[in-house]
Amino acid sequence: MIPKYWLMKSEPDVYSIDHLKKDRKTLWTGVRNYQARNFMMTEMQPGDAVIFYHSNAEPPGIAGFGKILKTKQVDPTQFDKKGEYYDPKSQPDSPRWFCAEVGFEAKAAQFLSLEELKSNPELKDLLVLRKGQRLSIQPVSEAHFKIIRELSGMKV
DNA sequence: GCCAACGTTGGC
DNA sequence: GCCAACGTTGGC
Repeated sequence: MIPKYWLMKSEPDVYSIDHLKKDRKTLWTGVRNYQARNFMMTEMQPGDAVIFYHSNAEPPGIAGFGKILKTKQVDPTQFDKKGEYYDPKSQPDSPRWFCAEVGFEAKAAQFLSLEELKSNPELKDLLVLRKGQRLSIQPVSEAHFKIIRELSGMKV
């Protein structure tokens, strides 16, 4: 199996790398975008590497690393009538939204800000740097992953 | 708080 | 199936 690499965005006010460190693992619930859902349903494999990105943060950037533990998990928040992720069109016998379970690996030895990512010419094609790129889960190439690991002060 | 970019919705 | 209106994302 070819290892794959993903960048997953989270707003640290909602769920940060420190939350994941404490929880050790989490269900990546609340994704309501079909492209991102499809990654978690069909593209991801257990063991894939995760780059944990803090969006809507001061500063935004890469805060840590994780691993995909499970894929194709039914997102329970779609059935929670009182929750903000409730989807009235989804039925328990044919759920619409699926998620992955993400395990904690490490906090970045050095936080890697969006500004630093942008300033590195080797990362110029990284999707998260593309203007208007709002997708909350993005595939990352092996080459980019290795560069990001090094810049974060991690063993590759 | 602003706003560009993009995804979704719904009238036709 | 088109596309205008609307809602959301997320950097700044």
